[in-house]
This record gives sequence, structure tokens and C-alpha cells, in this order.
Amino acid sequence: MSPAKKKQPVAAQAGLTMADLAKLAGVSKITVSRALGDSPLVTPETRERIQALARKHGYKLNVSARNLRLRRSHTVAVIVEMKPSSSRTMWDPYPLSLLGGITQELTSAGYSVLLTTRHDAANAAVQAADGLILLGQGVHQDAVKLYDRMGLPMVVWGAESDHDNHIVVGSDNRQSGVSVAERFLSIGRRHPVFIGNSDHPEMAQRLHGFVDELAGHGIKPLLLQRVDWTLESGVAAVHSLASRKVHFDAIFACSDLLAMGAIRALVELGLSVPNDVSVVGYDDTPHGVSFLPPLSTVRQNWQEGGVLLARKVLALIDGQPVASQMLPTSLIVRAT
Amino acid sequence: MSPAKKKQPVAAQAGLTMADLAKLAGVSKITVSRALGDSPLVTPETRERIQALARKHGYKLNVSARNLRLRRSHTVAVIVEMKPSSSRTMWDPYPLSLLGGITQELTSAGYSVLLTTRHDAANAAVQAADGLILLGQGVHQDAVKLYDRMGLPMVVWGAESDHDNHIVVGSDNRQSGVSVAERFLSIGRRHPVFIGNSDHPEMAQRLHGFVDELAGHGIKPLLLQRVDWTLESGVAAVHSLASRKVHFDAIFACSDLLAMGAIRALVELGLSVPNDVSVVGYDDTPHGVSFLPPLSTVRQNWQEGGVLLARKVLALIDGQPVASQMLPTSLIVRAT
DNA sequence: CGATATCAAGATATCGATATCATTACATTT
DNA sequence: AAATGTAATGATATCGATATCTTGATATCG
Repeated sequence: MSPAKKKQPVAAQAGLTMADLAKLAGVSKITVSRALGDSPLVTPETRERIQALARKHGYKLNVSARNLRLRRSHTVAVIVEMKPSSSRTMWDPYPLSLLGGITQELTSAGYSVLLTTRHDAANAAVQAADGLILLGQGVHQDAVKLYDRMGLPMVVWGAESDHDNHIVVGSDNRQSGVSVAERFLSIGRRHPVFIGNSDHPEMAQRLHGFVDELAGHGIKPLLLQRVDWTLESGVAAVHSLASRKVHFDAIFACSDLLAMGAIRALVELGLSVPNDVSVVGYDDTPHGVSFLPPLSTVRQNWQEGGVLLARKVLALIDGQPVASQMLPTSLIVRAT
Repeated sequence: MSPAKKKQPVAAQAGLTMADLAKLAGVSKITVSRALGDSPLVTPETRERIQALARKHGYKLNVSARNLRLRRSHTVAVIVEMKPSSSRTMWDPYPLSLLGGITQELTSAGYSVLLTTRHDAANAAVQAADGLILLGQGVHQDAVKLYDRMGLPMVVWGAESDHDNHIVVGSDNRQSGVSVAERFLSIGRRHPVFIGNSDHPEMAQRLHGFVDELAGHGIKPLLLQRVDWTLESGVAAVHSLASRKVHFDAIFACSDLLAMGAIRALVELGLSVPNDVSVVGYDDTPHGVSFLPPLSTVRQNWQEGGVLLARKVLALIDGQPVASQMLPTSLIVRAT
């Protein structure tokens, strides 16, 4: 048998500890700790001296030790709904935008962001977190309950629902539905269609706002149920309308892709956008701006949403009272 | 003065420790540790008994304590180039896809993913990591050097470069340039144009592959320098060609948006795609499939790229020899 | 001048898990 | 039967930082 050579992990960084620094500076560990922490309990001179020493030797704080002592991880786990091979969510730019805001806010508050997919949310990583942020359209009751049982401060992105009581941050989907309805009414549309998935909580609220506002004017929109949010789905939706000889003059689509698909189909049918039919999409994707004709759409403020999610978890961790909050959306009226 | 009520952070979870479990089970701490770690040093029965007890009481391992003792954080920091307000990267779907693969692989190896933006990469979080993964097209020498100085195992996504020696994982940009050139040659195109930013390392390699392959057939493509990767930029590029009365019959654009813009401009100019001009984009974005005409493009395998990035850091952390690696891309030929 | 207040710094205990070495109980060998 | 081996478990020290309680030195006061 050949002698199996054991691989030596590099991990154990020989880095200095506070004790080492203390010896170097001729003070005690605790003084080093205080100096590095800018505590007022040390003279400015010793503080400077020790900080300089730390810099010089490239001292690295051992975060684990600190967290252990403080009984906090200073870490928030972000659970993203990422199905390994699914096309949609992985590609969807929105979680990344939210992540941007979240990361910004958390790191500037001295917290770290632990990224996790829903599938492996049971792992040790999440156990270490001080708080939880849940992202992803598919987050349903069961998942939320699962995490809830971890007893951690938790904030969810999405639609507010009556029968559960966790903190939610999201776009004001209802209001966006109202806005689109108002817009359609103001330009004299009387036969609007809604394209989207009413089983999806966020979309359902858009639908509600849309329906309610129109109802106030005696109008009942047509609901065109569409599970996919692809361009093809939008095309198919309009074709189905045409084949059923439905009369309509406005479309509120729950995604820009749906909207663009719808417009393409309309053009194919010889209809003019926006003369014959008005179309409003959702999300303000980059493609929409340069679409022909430029797409009217509803814009969500994801950056701010992320920041808000972060603030709420932090507040929860801090034991402060926190309420759910819906962010206003803006209707971007372009050419459609 | 009213007595300032001090807010009480909830953080300090009263959770059980191994010592508590040990008392409950009538064994020593270390036996609990071994039982939970499936060590062969405890009888199957005691292991079962203790694990059941842990489950029953919802025992949560204190990761900080463990990491402290093991002198490892079991954490890899992912540094994403996210400029707070920039439009591009934040929206760009690709980092998320990479993140998907990374997260999958790392968590299944028992590691956590620490998400960081480049800006706050100096924070304590990163110091805690066992390894580093750098994402983002704008990662340049200075940044890499900065992180290099942390002395951590590091892997970078992007283009391989001669004059630095860190591990790189990326798409084989050069080969993709060659493939597109081959395609153009095979369909008899003799006057190709390259649209992109030659200062961008990854794009530069696409250009090199493209140029080299064409040179073998005595053809020298025209380079159209474009810093923006937007649709408008694509439109402008083609218009500039037209106004200069350049003759061309093929376009290799470095992003799908550029390609779509180019096609739009071509159509406006009364040229037919692909009859008069062939166009190939890059990235295989969802919009490309349903573009009219469906866009030919180069697809990168991001999921796998993420997995590979993760594997390489893990190997580095483990002290194994690791080499850079470029992933093959695939040319998706559709209608353009 | 003695007593107390104030300030800087140190000693010690502690957070929760695990590596290492020691111990016990029982089985096997000669 | 004594000696050796083996398997299961335990005792202790340790990872590196910080909270808490002291200590010593200097300043301030009546």
C-alpha cells in the first residue's frame, strides 16, 4: 500500500489574535479590544498606538469568537426562491435588485447577508442568522410557517394577506391596479382585459384594485388567466380573445413580457396600439423602454424595497415594533 | 427627565446548548457532540436517543462556537459588482444565475454564501470568510489585488489574463468568437462587423477569436466600439455604419440588446435580416427567443459556471491544486 | 491633609462546541 | 488467571473575543 498523503487544508490562517497584539503593545487583551472598538475607556494615544499596530500587522478580528461572546451572529439570511433548473426565477432580475438594496442596508448596519435558496434553507447557515428575509413569488404559507418555527425575526417580500401575521414588505399591488384602471378610464376605455395569474398573491391584488376601481364606474373587466409570464403567453392570450370575438379596448398585463406579446399579437391582427387598444405592462424591464412602441408599464421600486426589508428585520432584531408596509408604484405612461 | 426605557433586543435566544442536552440525556457534552455529528464513537442507540432528544427540543447548533473551535467559518464570500444606482449590473440577470449555481454547490458542501457588494467588501463579514468569489464584469486589477492581499483562497469570474495569476472561471469567450466567425464564413459572409467594447476583457477575447478565425480566411472585420450594451446603442451603431456607407453583411454583437437594436435599425434602413445581414447576439436572454425574427445568439452556461466557481474555491480551501477553466459556450442559431 | 471621585487599565469568567488524552468496562488471548 | 486489546464514554483544555468586576493612579474637594 502506498502511504496516502493527507491533504493539508490551508484554512488555519496564522493571523494574530488580540492576545498577540496585547503582548506587542505591552497592554492587556481587553485594552486591545477596547482600543479597536473605539471605546472611550482608553486614552486616545493608546487607542491610536494599538490601532496602528493592528494595521501594521494586518490584524483580522475573529468574527466567530466575537459572535460567540456577544451571542449574536450579526447575520441576516436571505432566502431566495431559486428552483435549480427553472427558467424564470433564476433569470428574473428582480431578486437581484432587491438583493442590492438589502445588501447595502445590512452591510452598512454592520450585518452580513447570508444567501440561501429555499431548498437548503434548513442548513446550518440559516440557524446561525439573527433574522430572515424571504424573497420569491412562490413563497407560500407552508414555507413561511416552516421558517416561522425557527423563531427568528422574519420579513417577507410579497403581498399582504389577512390570515397570517408576519411582517410583509412589498409593492402596493392593489394601488397599482387602481392606477391602471384610472388611466384606462381617463382615456375613455370601457372594455378592459386583465392578463395574469389570479392565484398569484401579488397579481391577485393588482386584479382586485383594477376590478374595484372599474366597478365604481360600472365596468367589469375580463379576466384572462395566464400562468406563464412569457411573451408567447401574451400572444396566445390575445389570440384567444380574438378567436372568441371578444370586444376589448384595453389590456393590463401582469408582466412586460406578457404585454409585449399581447401587442405583437394585436399588431398581427391588424389592430393599432394604442389607438384601438391600450396596453400597460408591469415591471418596467429594460426591453420595454425600447420596445416599439415604447411600453407603458408599472414600475416597482425594488432598490427601496430591499432597503426597507433590511430595515424591518433590523428593527425586529432590535426588539422594536414593526409593521408591514407597501411601497407605492409608479405608472409610467409611454406610447401604449 | 423621564426614565429612558431601554429597548431589549430579542437576539439572545434561550436555545439549549449541548451541555443542556447532555444533562437531559445523562451523558457528557462531548458524547452529545459526537452523537449529533454521527461519529462512530458512540453506540447507535445513544446516537439515536440523543438525536431524538435534540429534535424534540428543537436544539440549534451554535455555529459561532463551532467555527471558533474549528478555526474555520465554513463561509465563502461572494463579492458582486453592484453599483448602488447603476442601471446595468443590478438588472443584469447573469449574476443571479451564477449565484444560483454557487449557492447550490456551496450549501450542499456545508458552506454558507456571504453576499457582499464590492463597495463594502472591506467589512468584517468578508474577513470571516474562508474563501472569496468575485463576480462582475468590471472587476479590474486593483480590486483583485485588494482582495488578494487578504490572503484568502479566491476565484474570479471573467476572462483569463496573462499578467495575473489568480484562478479564473469563465466562458470561453475566445472560442465563442471563433464559432460566430465560422458560422458567418459558412454562410458566405465576407464583410462582418463586431459591435462591442474592446476594453472589456471578456468582450476583447470574443473579438480576438472572431478576428483570428476570420484572418485565417483573409477577412478583416470592422470593429465598432460601443461602451453601452443597450438597444439604443445597437441602433446607433448601425446608423453610424449606414451614414459612413460601409458595406457589411454580418454583425456579431456583444449583447442581445445590441443585436436587437441593430436589427431594428437594419429593418428601418430597409435591409433584410438575415438575407442582407446576418446578426448574432450574446447571452441568450429571454427576450431574444421571442424577438421577431428570433435572435441567433451565444449562450453561456451560467448555472454550471456558478457550480464550477464554487468547486474551485472549495478545492483551494482544501489545499488542492486548482487551475483556471473556461466553459464552452453554445451558438444558438435561430432566424437571424 | 485625608477622603472621595474619576479615570485608565488589568484579572477573570464566560460564550458553546470540539480535540485530545484519560478512563472504564468488557472481550479476547495465551 | 493474568495480560492485552477494544469499544464506549468522560474530563479537561482550548478556540478568540468581550462583560464585569477590580485595582491602582491621579485629581478634586471640604
